[in-house]
Amino acid sequence: MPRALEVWLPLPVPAFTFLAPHGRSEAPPGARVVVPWQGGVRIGVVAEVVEVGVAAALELREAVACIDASPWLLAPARRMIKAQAARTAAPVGLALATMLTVGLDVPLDHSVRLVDGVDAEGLGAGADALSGGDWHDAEAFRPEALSTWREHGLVEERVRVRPARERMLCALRAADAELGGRAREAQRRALAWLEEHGPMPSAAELARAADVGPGAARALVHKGYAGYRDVITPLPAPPWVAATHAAVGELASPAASDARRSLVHGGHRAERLRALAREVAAVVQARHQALVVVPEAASVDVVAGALAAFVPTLVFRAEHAPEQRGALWAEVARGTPAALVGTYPVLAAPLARLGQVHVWDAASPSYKIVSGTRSVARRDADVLAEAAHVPLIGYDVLATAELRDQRLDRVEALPYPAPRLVTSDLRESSTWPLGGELIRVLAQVAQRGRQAVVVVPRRGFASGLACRACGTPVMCPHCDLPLRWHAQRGRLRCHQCGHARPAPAGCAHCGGEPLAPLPGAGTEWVAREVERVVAPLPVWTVDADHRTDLTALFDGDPGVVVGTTAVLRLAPPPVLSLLAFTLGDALYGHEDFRAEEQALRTMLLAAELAGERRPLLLVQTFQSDHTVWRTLGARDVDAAVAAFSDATRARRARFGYPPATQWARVQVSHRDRGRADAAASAIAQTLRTAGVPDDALLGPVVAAVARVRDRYAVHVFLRASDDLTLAQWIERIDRRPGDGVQVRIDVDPYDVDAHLT
DNA sequence: AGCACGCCGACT
DNA sequence: GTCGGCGTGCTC
Repeated sequence: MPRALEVWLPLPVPAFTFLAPHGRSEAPPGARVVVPWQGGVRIGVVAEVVEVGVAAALELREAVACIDASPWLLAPARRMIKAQAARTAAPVGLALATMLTVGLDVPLDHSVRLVDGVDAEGLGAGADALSGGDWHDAEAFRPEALSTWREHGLVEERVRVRPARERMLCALRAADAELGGRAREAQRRALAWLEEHGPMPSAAELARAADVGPGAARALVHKGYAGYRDVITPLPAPPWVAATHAAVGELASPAASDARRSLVHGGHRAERLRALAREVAAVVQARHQALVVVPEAASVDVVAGALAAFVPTLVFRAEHAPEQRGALWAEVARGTPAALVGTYPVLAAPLARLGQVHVWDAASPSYKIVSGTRSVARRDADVLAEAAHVPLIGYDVLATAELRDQRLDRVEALPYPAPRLVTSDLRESSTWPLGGELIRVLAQVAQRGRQAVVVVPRRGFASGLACRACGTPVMCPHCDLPLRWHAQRGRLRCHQCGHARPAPAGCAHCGGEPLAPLPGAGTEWVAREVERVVAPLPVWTVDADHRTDLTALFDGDPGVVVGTTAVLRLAPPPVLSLLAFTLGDALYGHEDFRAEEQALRTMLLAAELAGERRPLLLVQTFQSDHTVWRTLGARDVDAAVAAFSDATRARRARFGYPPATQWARVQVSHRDRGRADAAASAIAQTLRTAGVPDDALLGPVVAAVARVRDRYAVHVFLRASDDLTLAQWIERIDRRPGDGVQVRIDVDPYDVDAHLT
């Protein structure tokens, strides 16, 4: 039986089959291969080697060449990607593109030569250069011609990753009699330096390094002793990190848990970091590698900085250049005992001696990947650990229903430091957006020269501008949303599609009446009000629109930070005495079955912003008896949180929400509202006919914001007892019904009402 | 995803 | 008339 390669390409396509490259019987699973694709070539990954029939083999095309001798994507990561594709009902190539972000778009050196005994004559125009049997740069030939020669088995091809090159000043010729004499001493010194230390980026830098005048270096170039050449850039050093001062404190003796799946929850962030460090230190001491996945880029520094105090620590960062990621991949593939910290793409790293997988802030909604397969990376980490037969340990401030549902073998519950919570009832307040109590405590902060953080539910000045007379808000022309008012820039902006315009002089609806800000206060508005209260203390703003220098804050200077929930990811300010929320209700106000649980989690994380201090936590709310505030304000917080958690779990099970069931959201959209509706109904009907029970199908229901970017969205929800059943149902959906209808599917949706892009 | 093709609306 | 937007189909 002929053997062939199943190849995954980083494209939304299924696996494709190719014969092994000419003259090779096969390529190792996990290795990168170059394959013919749409007239050109592309890099893919060998998923497996399969047997094919003789007849089938005749139909297949040959892979061009194999790049790696050893796997670029290890077996556990391949299992993870395959499982992700199955779970999200997506083509496997999309899962590959989502998870493997390193090494698939590298520049290649591609060469060809004639197969022994083939005559260049018969190859047609452009082939004369091929004669002689030497290797030639493939770029010299037309892709179509190359493709034909390949199909007829006339050429052999070789592909290597092209090393990065730079133009550098190199020594070209040894010093000779011409360079003699006292006057040329500086030139001789510069040349000797260059010969000893290697190429330099410029003559000026050579002069500085060799401690000669710039003229001497230039003279070397002029006379031909030195010149600019393309030099192969050495691979950058792997991204090792140094320990930060955000100390975790003393580490009790390192100890690795042997439970398959554990959860460490509650306590304070520093305690959870210590628990993580204990495990990681033990694993690295045993000469293994620990993989630590974190939900967002900001946590990489916090976690890696803490671990680096105990073990060699590598990081994966989104901003790293491709070469640096390559260096990281190479380092971990060597099996170097270390911790590797990063966001979800680290899950594909080829850790040769993986000993444990850690999921930091495991309940963070940021694990939901917003593009590609839209997988939840926490679940991918779980599959990876299982496939690699290593323990999985999750850490979070709150044991959410989903975290508790993962067949845990070990749970470590740390006691919460009791927050000093005060709720301030907005129904009894006459001022806005700062109520009387908040104004009072802010004034105290100013008086005592302390620090405060004020969290606001949106950025900008106000949620919109509306007519004073008729109340009509200025809407986005492309979305069913009011344009947000950014007073500092004097512009209205759509937070959904980015449309921006200056504020109109008057109301377009009732004819020129003046406009006023809507009451939904944003960071700009709140910052202005806070300034009035705390002047002359500085007020810093932190949100997506403001990149404020916070050095003074971290130096301990008095002042107030006003920001969106992004401030909760800051390091603890040193003398924080107040943490306030201008509208606590915003945390659970949106339509989402996870909203309440996430609101409580956000508040528990907020309490940790204080470091080891216990600042006042003041929440302005219209519902001071809401379960989130009652839980946080309870005398016994641990018991209250446990009770909240049990109730949440029971309620989710009773009403058929995750994790009791698996959900998928089918988003149908069209520029025309009626057609979006009709297409969604057709999908619901198809599913019913296919035998999906009525109670497993919800909708169609129009999205909360009906139109975004000129498209109307309608949702159909599916729920099943397990992933597999859900995926089988999804397979029945026609994803390309035509007529301008878009169908997008989100398995395990997190923001139930968001428009998918 | 990228690319080629084909269809209708707004312009030199 | 044809330019170019978007929608559709295909890739071993």
